[in-house]
Amino acid sequence: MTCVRLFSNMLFMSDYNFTEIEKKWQKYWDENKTFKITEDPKVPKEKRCYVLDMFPYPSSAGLHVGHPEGYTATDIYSRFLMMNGYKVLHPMGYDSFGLPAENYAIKTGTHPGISTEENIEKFEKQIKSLGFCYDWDRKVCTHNEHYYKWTQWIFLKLFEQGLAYEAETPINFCPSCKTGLANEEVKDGNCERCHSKVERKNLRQWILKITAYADRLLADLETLDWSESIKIMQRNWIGRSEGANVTFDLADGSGEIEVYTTRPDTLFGATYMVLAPEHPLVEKITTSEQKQAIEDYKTTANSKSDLERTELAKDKTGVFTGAYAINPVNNKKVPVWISDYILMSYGTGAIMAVPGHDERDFEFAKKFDIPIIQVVSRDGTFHELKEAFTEDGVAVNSGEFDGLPTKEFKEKITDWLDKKGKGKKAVNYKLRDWIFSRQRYWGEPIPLVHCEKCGIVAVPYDQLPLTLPEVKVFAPSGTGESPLATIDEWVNTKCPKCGGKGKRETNTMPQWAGSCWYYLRYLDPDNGKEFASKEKIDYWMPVNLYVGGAEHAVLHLLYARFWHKVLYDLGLVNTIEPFQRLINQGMITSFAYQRKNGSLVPVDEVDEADGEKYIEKATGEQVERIIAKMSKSLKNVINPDDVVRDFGADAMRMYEMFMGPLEVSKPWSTNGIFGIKRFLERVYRLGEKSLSDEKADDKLVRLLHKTIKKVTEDTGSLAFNTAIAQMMIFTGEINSLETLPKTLWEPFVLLLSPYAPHLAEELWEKCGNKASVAMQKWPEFSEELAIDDVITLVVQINGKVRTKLETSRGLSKEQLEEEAMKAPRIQELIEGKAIVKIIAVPDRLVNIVIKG
RNA sequence: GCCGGCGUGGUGAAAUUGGUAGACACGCCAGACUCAAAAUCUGGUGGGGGCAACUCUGUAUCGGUUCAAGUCCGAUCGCCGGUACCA
Repeated sequence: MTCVRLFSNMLFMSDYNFTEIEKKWQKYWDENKTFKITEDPKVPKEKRCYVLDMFPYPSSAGLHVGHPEGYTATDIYSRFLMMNGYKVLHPMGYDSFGLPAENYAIKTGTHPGISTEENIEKFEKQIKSLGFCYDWDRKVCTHNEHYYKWTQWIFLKLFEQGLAYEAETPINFCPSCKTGLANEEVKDGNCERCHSKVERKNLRQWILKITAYADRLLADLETLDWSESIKIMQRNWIGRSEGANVTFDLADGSGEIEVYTTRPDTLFGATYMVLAPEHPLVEKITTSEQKQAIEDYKTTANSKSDLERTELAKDKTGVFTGAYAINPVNNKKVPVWISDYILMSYGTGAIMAVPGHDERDFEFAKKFDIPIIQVVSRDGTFHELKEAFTEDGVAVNSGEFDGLPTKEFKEKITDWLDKKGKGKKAVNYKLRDWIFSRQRYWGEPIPLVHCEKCGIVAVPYDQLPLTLPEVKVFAPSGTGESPLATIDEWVNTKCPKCGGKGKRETNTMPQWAGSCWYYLRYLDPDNGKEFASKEKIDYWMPVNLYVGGAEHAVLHLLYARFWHKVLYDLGLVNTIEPFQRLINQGMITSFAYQRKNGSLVPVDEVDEADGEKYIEKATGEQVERIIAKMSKSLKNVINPDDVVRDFGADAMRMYEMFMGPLEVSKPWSTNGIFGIKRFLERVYRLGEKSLSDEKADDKLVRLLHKTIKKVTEDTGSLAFNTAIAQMMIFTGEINSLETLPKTLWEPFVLLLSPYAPHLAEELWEKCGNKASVAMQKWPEFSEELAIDDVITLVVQINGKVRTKLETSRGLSKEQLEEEAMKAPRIQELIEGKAIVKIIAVPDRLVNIVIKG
């Protein structure tokens, strides 16, 4: 019985053995180096395209379903371009320096190099299992010394340009990662990577002067083809503001205080001043009576982390220094306070406080009973200020300037101050310089030597790469120094300049360093003389399309742009920006369940009842299905390996593209992939049918051309979901044919090939053609055949659809009206009514407006 | 709080940019094939009413512009992302 049953099952079962097909073609591409790309000067610039993915950090967790989303998108696009006659550079590599490997080393003693290599191998196997058309000969790994030699080289260029400086300043320190962090790496007061609470700590740091490029980083955003939201995020991060620096003399004549304000027009309303607690003037100006109070305040402020400072933001605190300053516009004496709501790192670290027109100052003034003076009014009259009025308006209470609108007043008063030598126009940025050192082992050593005589000396270029020494202990020293500091034979060196005693810099670079320029190394990965040759840079740059997650909106994209601009200024690259077009793929989320009280329930603890209700097994309580990020705790993580094993790489690729638009986040549903699997099986079965040289039915020819048009346009604009839908429509229509006309089938296989490359290769071969399908010419369509000659004309009465008519395309408005009026249904409905007007939209609809 | 983005069937989503709302797919229902099931194929499927032809209603909510609104404008609510004393 079982035998017979098995046999009959076999007969009807689909023969689509994706595992075998996919293995076969991956081997073929690999062995034939199908996607190896070389620079051919005969190919004109406009037919070259650089399509780049954000390279992954090779984590031990392996590939996440989010990775293949972007990779598939660029893969389809690259293959599409190749078939359209483009030279496409499409590389892949690994951002392989990073903390997780080092933390793993601390735990297990495994050298991070070893675990990293293992992870890379695993990643690569997973990436290759999806059949992407990368030119693997161009692979780069940032931890490879032939790569980081050039990271160090570029760092030295920055150093030479005066863009790297050493400073001992309070920095963000992650007690868990035991390292300093850049401002961008702190999220809500927590470490971006491990989420521990960030502390303030004084450490000697290398810092890159990214602020020197703030204006260009801002201005050049205009030249980029990026989504507006990412541009806005970068603009906000750079945070440019215009205002004035204004000088207030101290009342006792002992000096002056410079403040930055964006509202110089409110100077007449300044009733006090505030210095940041760390401001150097504080010590000088504090009177003896206030000394103790000021010292106490400084101590508490200093012990607070930035997070605590903001957490306690609801209640303003501060102490009077005892000193007074003179307001330059009216010579009034104003008290000088200190408060931690003023940050030393922004502007001049000091403000003039205008409580009438600034919320923070208002709050402070209320608490400490400082006078509030209105100097701006919406309509020029006085009101009692119940809260700060921060909008623009008309000046009042401002002496000779009364009546001036805010904007004009700003200019006038700035000029006035300038003439009196009391102020100057000024621009400020929220962007801070980039803290570039990490007290860690697994990163690029900073190639500098501290010499007793010569100071800081760069390691000569011919001695690069400065490689990482072997260590036995990976844990940071705990004193804030990197593990490298414990290796005397490495640290103690000769000064490259004077030959005297020198000590190597023991900080390493942050992970972002390697990713700041990797797109350039792909151009010329084996070059031992330069990071990339000028010819190759000219050949390919800029990156035409860059696809990756939005989580890098500020960090990576800002840093890489900064480095690129430095290289540009040195004449080493040919474009002011590295990434011309940027697309952020949406996150792939997953389903989870939520109890009425808002707590989340893992997916394996919930049953589905009647296909719509969800019941928590343990309690029988009904829960709601929600969309959540994939997480181990919710047990809703999808492993790409499982998907490839169960459905195949082609199905995985196509499903991820079919889920919805590339840019939006969307939930993974394993049910959804069945539809794609069925589609691919149907395509496979179609390929089993015999091919004929007969002419195809006219209707099907039209459908084919329509399909080519839709797939061509949608693939070109990265609208993969609708392109797939059109291919589904096509297969649905040809499914019932006994034999397939070659002229119908072959173009379809070509259309499918960027999406499901393995299956398409197989089908192409079955048609009797030679591989590779990826090297074929993209099918063309005829505009004329791509549109239906018969259209459905919608006839509306007062905007409501009343009937639909089949008419031929291209009728004039008059003809349309005539057709519409002839329709019996319409005749009936307009009987005895007055026609007000008729709107005819060619090839679409006729709307008859009637009355009565 | 501020700055972005988004709210369309039971579900993922389409909609030529102001012109047939729900393409395509999942799920569900029915039918064909089968002893039966699976697979496959065919048809149906926003909601309400009607035997039917039809009809009313429907794109978060309310209002507006228009012959015509998912699309434009105004207000409100909700979700997501960014940011947070930046003077």
